[in-house]
Amino acid sequence: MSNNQFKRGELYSVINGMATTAVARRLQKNYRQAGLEITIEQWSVLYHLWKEDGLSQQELGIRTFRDKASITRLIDNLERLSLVTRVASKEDRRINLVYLTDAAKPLQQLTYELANQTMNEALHNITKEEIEIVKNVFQRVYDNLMNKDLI
Amino acid sequence: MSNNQFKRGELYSVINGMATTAVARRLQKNYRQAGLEITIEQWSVLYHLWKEDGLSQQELGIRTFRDKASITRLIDNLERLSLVTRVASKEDRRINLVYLTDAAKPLQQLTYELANQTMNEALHNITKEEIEIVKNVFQRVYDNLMNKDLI
DNA sequence: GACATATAGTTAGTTATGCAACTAATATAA
DNA sequence: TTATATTAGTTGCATAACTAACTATATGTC
Repeated sequence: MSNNQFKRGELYSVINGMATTAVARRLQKNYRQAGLEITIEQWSVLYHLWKEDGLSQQELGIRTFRDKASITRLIDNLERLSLVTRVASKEDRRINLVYLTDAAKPLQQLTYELANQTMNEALHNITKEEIEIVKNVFQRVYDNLMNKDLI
Repeated sequence: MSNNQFKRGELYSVINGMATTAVARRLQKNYRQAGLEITIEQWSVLYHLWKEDGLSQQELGIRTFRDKASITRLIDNLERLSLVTRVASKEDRRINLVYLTDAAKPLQQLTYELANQTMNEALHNITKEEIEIVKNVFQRVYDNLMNKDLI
């Protein structure tokens, strides 16, 4: 039993540090080298807005796995960079809808290419089957922990 | 091709946000509920010192996948909590060796139990084979990106 | 309509991250 | 041995994370 547990502990340190950090750093580095002055956290917000513009901050938090305070500041910074604007919802004035500006639109193609290039570097020699298993395991890890919160 | 690339992009967001964050949050929450006033980042340093006491800051950075500035501040905070002390190496006075204090030692058992409990929650219904695949994929992702730096 | 409750977002405070520029000590080379 | 390069660690600056307390709006109940 303790043997099994120790392996799980090791997995934790792997999840938390190694690959995640390495991919994030590489992507950030590739952005910088291309002259893109955005962080990967900012990019992760833009990524979801390119898929669907005009999301609420709440919804952006859900999709990017961040709490609302983090989203507030990410949007603050993106607004300061003139990449998004907040628009109060007419139906519910508590809600801010976040829209891309014209300045943000040209970034989409370049960031996609750099993200794909980074993932190609990261996933070199890793099979589609392995990727599917990792995605599936992560989804189940997430569900395991989130369901617990509802009990 | 674009189809394949899109899936890889999705994997990135999974790696960067979902499972990692969920596990880290859960572990932090479990520590807090047990009255442990340390962060998981601080724990990750203690974890390696429990395995081998008296590591240099450099070595701690390598083992925890952090740069030296981050280690400097983590050790600052751990020193302020009286959990570790810096001792200048006698062979090479540039080097700080980091040692656990007596106050840190009782934490080991409790943090191990909480980490194991957290991993058991997170990895519920996930098989050993799947865990091995995830670890293996992460090691190869890390190697893919790190080898590139040496070229 | 009035009061309690829930929801969306902001702010304050603390910790952590990365990069770049810096100091101090050691190693290398002329 | 002196000049140069490398290494270990620190500090300043900007961004980002989480929690908890807060404001403002909306909803539900009596």
